[in-house]
Amino acid sequence: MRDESDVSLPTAETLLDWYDRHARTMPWRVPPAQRKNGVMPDPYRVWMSEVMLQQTTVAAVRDYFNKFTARWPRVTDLAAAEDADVMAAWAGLGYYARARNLLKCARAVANDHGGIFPQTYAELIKLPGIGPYTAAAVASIAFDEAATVVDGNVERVMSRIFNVQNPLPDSKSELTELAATLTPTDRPGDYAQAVMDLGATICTPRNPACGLCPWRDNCRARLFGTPAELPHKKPKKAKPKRRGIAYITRRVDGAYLLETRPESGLLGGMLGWPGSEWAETDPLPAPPIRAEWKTLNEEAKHTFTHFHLSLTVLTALVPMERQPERGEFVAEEDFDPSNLPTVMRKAFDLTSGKSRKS
DNA sequence: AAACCGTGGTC
DNA sequence: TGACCAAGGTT
Repeated sequence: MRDESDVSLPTAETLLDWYDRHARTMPWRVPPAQRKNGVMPDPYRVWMSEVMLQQTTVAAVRDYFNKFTARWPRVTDLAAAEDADVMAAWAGLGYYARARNLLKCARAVANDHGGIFPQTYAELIKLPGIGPYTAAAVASIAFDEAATVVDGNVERVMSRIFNVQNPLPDSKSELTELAATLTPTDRPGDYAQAVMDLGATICTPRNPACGLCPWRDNCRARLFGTPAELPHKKPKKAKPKRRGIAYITRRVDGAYLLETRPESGLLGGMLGWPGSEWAETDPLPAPPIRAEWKTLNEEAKHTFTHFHLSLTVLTALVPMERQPERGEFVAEEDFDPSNLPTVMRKAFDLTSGKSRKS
């Protein structure tokens, strides 16, 4: 071959043949053998899994998916759930706007669509929390629409197959167009899952297993470039360091003082310890109740998407009659640290340590 | 359009 | 150990 123009285009048939032999088993997935016998996946479960999988690994999602579908088997069950129960169940999975939009979407399907999921990309993308990726995933996997899914895997595979040098996110639209040229009308759902499986298991970010790739003879980066270096990405901003104070208050009957955070913004709608603002400057004390505070020796360290946080944890024991200025007491038997977002659980975990200073 | 929004695993 | 990474969406 002289140059990239001599390299033949990859075919969906080749990838689907690989997928038929190597598809991974997942709780929300109908295996290709069953799918070819006409077994269709439940759109509710496809949607649920795809929302959970946004920016999240399969390993992290599995238990949450099983928990949610066991507790809320149908979209109408989820639509009828209490907000606080859904947020508590989502705790630890991150990107909590997904949980808020999950509920909004379930209620929209229940109220505006008779409890039946819309079946086209054009209708799905109108729903809360469903963007271009999720609409294409649900439309193709659950309804056999020839929609093109473009996630991080697909971007990586396409950038290598076509040896795209333009960095992300500038190249996003170009990669989307390239991906669309390969999308088949036959078995589009299996094809979508196949490309993502390929990216997850063969065409990995580091050390891609090009020798095992069903598209190895169609990959311009493998034949003429350096696949492991693709896709190029524009540099990201450095994360600043912020600090804050969290107040963990115990009442003598064992209740904990917690507050539900505002609907929007960081950890929106989640339960947490009352505290100061989180800023790059020294935090101003903001005790939620009058008490004698003890400062824990160790700080809770946590990294969010766009900043590092160091949280000073103050604890106190208060009498029954003391009224808080913020938050509400949660009875000991109703308190479960696994219902807290991770940074709040980290702060709580420090209180079980023995050493503290006055 | 760029910023915001979590977490755990990996090297 | 710190930076990168993952089946993105919203504002």
